[in-house]
Amino acid sequence: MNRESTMITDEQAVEIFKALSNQIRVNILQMLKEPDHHFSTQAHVIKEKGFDGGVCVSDIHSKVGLSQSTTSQYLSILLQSGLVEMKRIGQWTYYRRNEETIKQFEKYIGLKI
Amino acid sequence: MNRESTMITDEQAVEIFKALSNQIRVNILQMLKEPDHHFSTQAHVIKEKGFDGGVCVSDIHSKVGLSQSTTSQYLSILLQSGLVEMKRIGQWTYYRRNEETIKQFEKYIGLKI
DNA sequence: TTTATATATCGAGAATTATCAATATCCTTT
DNA sequence: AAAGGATATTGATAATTCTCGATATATAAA
Repeated sequence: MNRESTMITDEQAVEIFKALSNQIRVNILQMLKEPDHHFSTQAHVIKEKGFDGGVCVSDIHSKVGLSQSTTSQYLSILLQSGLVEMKRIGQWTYYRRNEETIKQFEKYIGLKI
Repeated sequence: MNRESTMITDEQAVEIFKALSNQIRVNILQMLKEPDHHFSTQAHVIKEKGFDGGVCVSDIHSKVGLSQSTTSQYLSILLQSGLVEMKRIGQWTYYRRNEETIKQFEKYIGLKI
């Protein structure tokens, strides 16, 4: 079947721009590109749980140099923008990039900006 | 000769994201994509003056629904980010898109985000 | 050189964002 | 049920952004 990937709206794009208008949030997104390189291997969710590439908040926290609460809030902002997705597994919350949104965002830039 | 177009830095990218984290500034950039369509034809700088596609501040002002000073400041923000360039001709200041920066920005998104 | 037009800058208040410590909530383990 | 660890939320203050009117500056016209 042909997946109809809907073009992002201007409003959503602005929300993404806001999310990325902060160096640390950009860093987080960039680190999530190569979780194995930036975080301790055992920390990411194991493949079996079906959230490959996900990194838990405390791991991200220990890399960014911000308080736990700010780290959590920044991840919420990235989540709201659609750039990342999250899954709670037990007591941990794992975040990973939402490559579909990122692809649509790229497309938006090329067509609308 | 092979033009060596330098990759945008993370810092510059964040400045661009900030510039675009406002719907009206995005609108301005979008309108400058088709000046003839959005602004009165005679208003843009004439081709002979070598700044094709440029639109003067007052024309932009009359489209965006913000005060003259805010319009001017928003254009400065876009200018600082590199997304537009400007040229003063007589008493008018013309702004137009800087397609080279925009192209590099697109490339940055694809490679670094 | 006075006047008019176009744009930029200044000063200020409102709104939003950044950031933290403290606390609450949710799971897991005891 | 109590305790502990992980994450989210709350409350607060500082910093930044938004936005305007007023004013300054630059250029053109009279």
